[in-house]
Amino acid sequence: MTSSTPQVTRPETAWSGGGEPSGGTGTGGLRERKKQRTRDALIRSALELFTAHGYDETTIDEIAEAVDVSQRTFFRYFASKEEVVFAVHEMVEARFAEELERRPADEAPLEALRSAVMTSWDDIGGVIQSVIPLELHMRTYQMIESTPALMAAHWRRYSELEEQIARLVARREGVDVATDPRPRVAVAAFSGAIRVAGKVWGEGEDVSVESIREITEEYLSQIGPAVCGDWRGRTESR
Amino acid sequence: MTSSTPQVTRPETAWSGGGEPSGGTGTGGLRERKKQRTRDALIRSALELFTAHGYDETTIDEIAEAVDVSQRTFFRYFASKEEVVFAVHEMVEARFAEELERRPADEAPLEALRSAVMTSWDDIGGVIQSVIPLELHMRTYQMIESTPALMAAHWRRYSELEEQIARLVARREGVDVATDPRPRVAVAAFSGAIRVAGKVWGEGEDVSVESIREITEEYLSQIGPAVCGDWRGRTESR
DNA sequence: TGTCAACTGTCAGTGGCTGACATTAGCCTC
DNA sequence: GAGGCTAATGTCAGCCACTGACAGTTGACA
Repeated sequence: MTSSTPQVTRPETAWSGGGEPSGGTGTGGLRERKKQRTRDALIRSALELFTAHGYDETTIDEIAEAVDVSQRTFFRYFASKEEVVFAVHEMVEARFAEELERRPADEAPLEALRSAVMTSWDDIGGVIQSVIPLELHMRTYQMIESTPALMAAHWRRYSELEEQIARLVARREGVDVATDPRPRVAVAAFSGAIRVAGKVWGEGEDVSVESIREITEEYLSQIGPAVCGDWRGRTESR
Repeated sequence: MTSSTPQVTRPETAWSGGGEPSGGTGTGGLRERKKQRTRDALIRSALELFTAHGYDETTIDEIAEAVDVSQRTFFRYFASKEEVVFAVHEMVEARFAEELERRPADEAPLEALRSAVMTSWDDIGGVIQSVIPLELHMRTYQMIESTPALMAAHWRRYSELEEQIARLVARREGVDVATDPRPRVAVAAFSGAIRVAGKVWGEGEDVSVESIREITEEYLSQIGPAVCGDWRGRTESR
């Protein structure tokens, strides 16, 4: 039925982190490790193929063949072709949410969001590299920004994250998302700036982590001036 | 190749408005009128079926059969299953962009955006009803908000609109989008508020046009306070 | 070592979407 | 107003993402 349209329901395999399971019910048995290896291999091969030949031009069969599993197995690990693209992003976003919860309560909402993004960028490299080379992640990011079908998925994920973050912010500030528009509006403004920064970065030449950091920082710092400032009596723009 | 993923390239039939062609090369001949009728019938039947049985649960074959054309013909009018959903939205957004260009140059950017949205809502009813009943449009809106696959498409379209609007704003203010982040950031904050308002409306009970107007108005008015205001010394929230 | 359960492969089928080619039906000219 | 031109449509065959069902394989664990 749903065939082409992205799914919300995903396979019950809900491992979001990339680290070793170590904690939960399934300890690090052979089976568990094998599964993890298959999953990582699928991610790596998929992203390698996508970034090399393009997303639309790569079929699931090719990915499965590269890892030497059946097409059916691919779909047991990922609910859709899109999902494998964002597997690493999910780790990154989880880090960001954690970081946000750790911010001191007296910080202003937007400042807390800003700090959380910046801090999470600091140590995310290691987490990413446990699954794929950081450079492949950066190339993936750029591929997403230049593939309309993936941008759509990107936004859907963003908005789910937005909702989650809005609730976090509301709790921090002691207000209710149901009656007070400000948490959602603030988060919308914030994630809008992040999205735009990602887009501008994706269009530029410099593919480095430093570059996206800088651009993100600049765009975030412009939210206040852009919304509340007086544009003609310029605040200085760059 | 691209099969399931949404297409950017669309059929060369690029009639975005719903009115009679009257102006261009093809005058209102029988052929032209027939095409317009087929297109409108496809939109109407599709939205009727989607809102009644759900988007995923409705097949293109069913839509085509309802209008008594072949499946292939459907795809000659719309590049994808998604596109037919947003056919009416495209008219609405075109109205908004027009309205924005008509705002006086001395208005602050966010105020111009706000006024343009509100004004375009005023007279859009007639335009919509030339194609489908207004009530069907409202139900469609709600269906979009509750269908993840469509939300993704919704955002892709939003962001294309965002880019266009950001350029308009930049021109109004006499700045350059390439070097000054503020137009894009302001528009991102603005459309974030719009999106959130749409979402909140979609989750509520009141399906009326007045309801979405009110919610939109309230959320837009909160952008300033949410971003620049002091949340603890409350500004009053509702 | 044998049983159980998880993981995987195979197969058949659905639905979105496309290219190629044949057919129909407005339109325009003589 | 018959005939040619061409846009619009139908038919058909096929690709690819994705799914359910069933059978085979392989770790886990008594």
